[in-house]
Amino acid sequence: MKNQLKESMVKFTRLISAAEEDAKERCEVQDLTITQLNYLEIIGELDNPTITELATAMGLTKPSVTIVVDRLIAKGFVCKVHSNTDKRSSFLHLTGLGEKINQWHDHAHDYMIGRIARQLNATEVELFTLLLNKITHAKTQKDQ
Amino acid sequence: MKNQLKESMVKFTRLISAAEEDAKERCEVQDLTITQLNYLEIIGELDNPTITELATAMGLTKPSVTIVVDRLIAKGFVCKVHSNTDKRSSFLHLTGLGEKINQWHDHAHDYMIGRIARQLNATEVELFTLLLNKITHAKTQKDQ
DNA sequence: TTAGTTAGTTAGAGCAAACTAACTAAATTT
DNA sequence: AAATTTAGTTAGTTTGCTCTAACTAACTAA
Repeated sequence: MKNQLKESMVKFTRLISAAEEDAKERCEVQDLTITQLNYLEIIGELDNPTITELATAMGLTKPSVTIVVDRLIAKGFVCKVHSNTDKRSSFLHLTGLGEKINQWHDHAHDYMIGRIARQLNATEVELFTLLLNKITHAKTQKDQ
Repeated sequence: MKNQLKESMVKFTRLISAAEEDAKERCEVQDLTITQLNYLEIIGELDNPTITELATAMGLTKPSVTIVVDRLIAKGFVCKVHSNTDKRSSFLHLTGLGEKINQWHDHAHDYMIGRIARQLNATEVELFTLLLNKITHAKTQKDQ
């Protein structure tokens, strides 16, 4: 029944949200704002971007990004590595601490996987994986 | 395989996040901050709370909540209904516009359900629903 | 070599959201 | 009736994130 699917989906997404909240708390994320957490995530994804690249990726101006990055550096989550080829620019690296904080996302996933493993038996897990795979491997609506 | 499950889970949660982002954009949420969106959601959940109830639920002070709610009223997303029994207090109601904005969450769910329906056949949908149900119906880890 | 561009910072402003302190007005308790 | 509590607002401050404008230093091209 479609309503049943919807209901379970809603619960499932809430579980994920809750797991993410929980993971954030456990990662000693206390003295980071949502914005700063977001910066860390994107720096991680972009793999050592420059200020300009980060600003472009986030759709913000360079001065704005400079200020937030300076705060992240002051707090020890990020460091700058000077470019050899261009003395004006540096690459932003996550520090060990920054990497660690950035793993809160993984923790949330681990929690969900743990839950699935606890609630389903081996055959069901395999089946669920297969179905998830089918759902997620498809092209997005936009692509079609 | 466990890694396969993790991989699909990560993709699935990203799909949900993307769907939520998308839904927010489609709901003309432009002139609302994340905070304000959050206030609307909680006002909806609490079902016409007073300022005091809202502040308690959010763990914020009453003056802070007053200010944000005033902005939401100014923008036409919320209105106050005076209490008959206590002339000091009012109940916060979502306006039609507020309700509409608040549905962005549902839109995200609908998108996911649409995707599932497109990628799976009827039998698979039923199976997926069943498994989701099993996963989500369990008590949380904390309760155990 | 000079002119123009690019990377990044600094200065100064604005806005949203949080706080404390102090208040008004209504309700409740003694 | 007086004192206390409660609901909510107002005033003023702080912090974080964003912007534009103006700048320096370094690179590039004419």
